[in-house]
Amino acid sequence: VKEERPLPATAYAVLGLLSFGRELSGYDLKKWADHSLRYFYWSPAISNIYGELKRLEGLGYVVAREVAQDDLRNKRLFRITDAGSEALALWVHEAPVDPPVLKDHALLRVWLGHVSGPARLLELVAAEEAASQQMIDELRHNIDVSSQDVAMAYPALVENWCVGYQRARIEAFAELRNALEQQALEQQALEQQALEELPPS
Amino acid sequence: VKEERPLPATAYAVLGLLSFGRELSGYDLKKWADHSLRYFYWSPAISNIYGELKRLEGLGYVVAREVAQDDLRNKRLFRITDAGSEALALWVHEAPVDPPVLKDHALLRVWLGHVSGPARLLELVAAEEAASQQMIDELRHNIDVSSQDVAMAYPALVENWCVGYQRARIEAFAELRNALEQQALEQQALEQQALEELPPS
DNA sequence: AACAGCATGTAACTTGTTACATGATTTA
DNA sequence: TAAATCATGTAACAAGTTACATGCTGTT
Repeated sequence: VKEERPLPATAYAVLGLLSFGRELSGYDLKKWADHSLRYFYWSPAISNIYGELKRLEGLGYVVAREVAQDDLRNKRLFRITDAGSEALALWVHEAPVDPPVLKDHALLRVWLGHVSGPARLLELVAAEEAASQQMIDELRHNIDVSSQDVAMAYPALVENWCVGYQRARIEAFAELRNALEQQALEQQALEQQALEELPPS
Repeated sequence: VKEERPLPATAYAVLGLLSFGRELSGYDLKKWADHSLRYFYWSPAISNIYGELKRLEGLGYVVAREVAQDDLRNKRLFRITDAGSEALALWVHEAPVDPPVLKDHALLRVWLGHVSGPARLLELVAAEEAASQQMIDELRHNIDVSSQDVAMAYPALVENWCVGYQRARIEAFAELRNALEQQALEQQALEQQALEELPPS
């Protein structure tokens, strides 16, 4: 049980999912991450979660209870230990907080607008606006669920944050769309002009 | 020159930096990524950039020109080729756009608020607001530079998007801060109550 | 009959990071 | 004189993904 270098944040994310006191399987954790962590952090691949659970078990931060299934394999339900809770609390209090990362693949294409021109970008931007709107709908549903449960007060606050964030994202894209439409019109005007200067054959 | 599976987005990000037509060294690319891509995408490690340049060179998407230095080593300035421009355009037009990822380490801690309580979270939130404000200042400076150059019209649009995004982030955090302050007061009230029920020794 | 959900885990692989080696010039 | 900036690249490592193996149950 040597604690050389700090665990990756993913380990604490998994431990954090278990810190709400429920006994959960790896599969459960992945599902939960998909509708919670995903919106503001990241949802690790299922194989990654199994890997982290193994590591956390080795450190004594979680324990598994074997549950028989009709399958050959058993189901394993994980629970956080006192040592795990302590390690998590220490991490939240002491570990340096990495700067937030936004990795927006659509914006990367907008940044490279000179390669494709405004038409393609308008497609992309519209798709992103729709995607954000869908996220808001999902989040609102999650908030309905979270506000039923007092233990989910902090997750509910974060879900609210996420709605505000997605709303702002849509607004920022709408503004960008205006600028692009402007540019598309100017480009059309230039093409029109070129056509007039070169009379029809 | 086999093109089995798609290149990682990082390769196109590097190629994209070169698509503005300038001849740049690996070092230059890193610096530029640090004050452009970083705000909406990601700035790869310098060693990663050298690696991608090597790959792009192997594919014929970029060529290097050796420039003598007073050092033992030469400086290598990279330029995009026609094949590279074509590959980049194809990527922007055809490649599926991955969903945006927000990885916010501060919010992960807020989500785990039950582990630390509102006091620690208020610290974190204040720090994030300050960090966002600083980003806005940096972005405004970048916009001043970008708007000097017609070739930077699209990057300027994205920088504007980023300002809007950071402003919204601050607002969302301010709202969260209010909710947390509310919660901190309630917690203090509970402690006060506990003190009164247990008279001083 | 095919697919999706439940369920676990390993292995091969890719991606990207940090650390290292090397050394000149400029700034504090 | 210590540090930051300029400058390139490799090697060791960590982190995380996809693909695979296995098999039950319920839905389309």
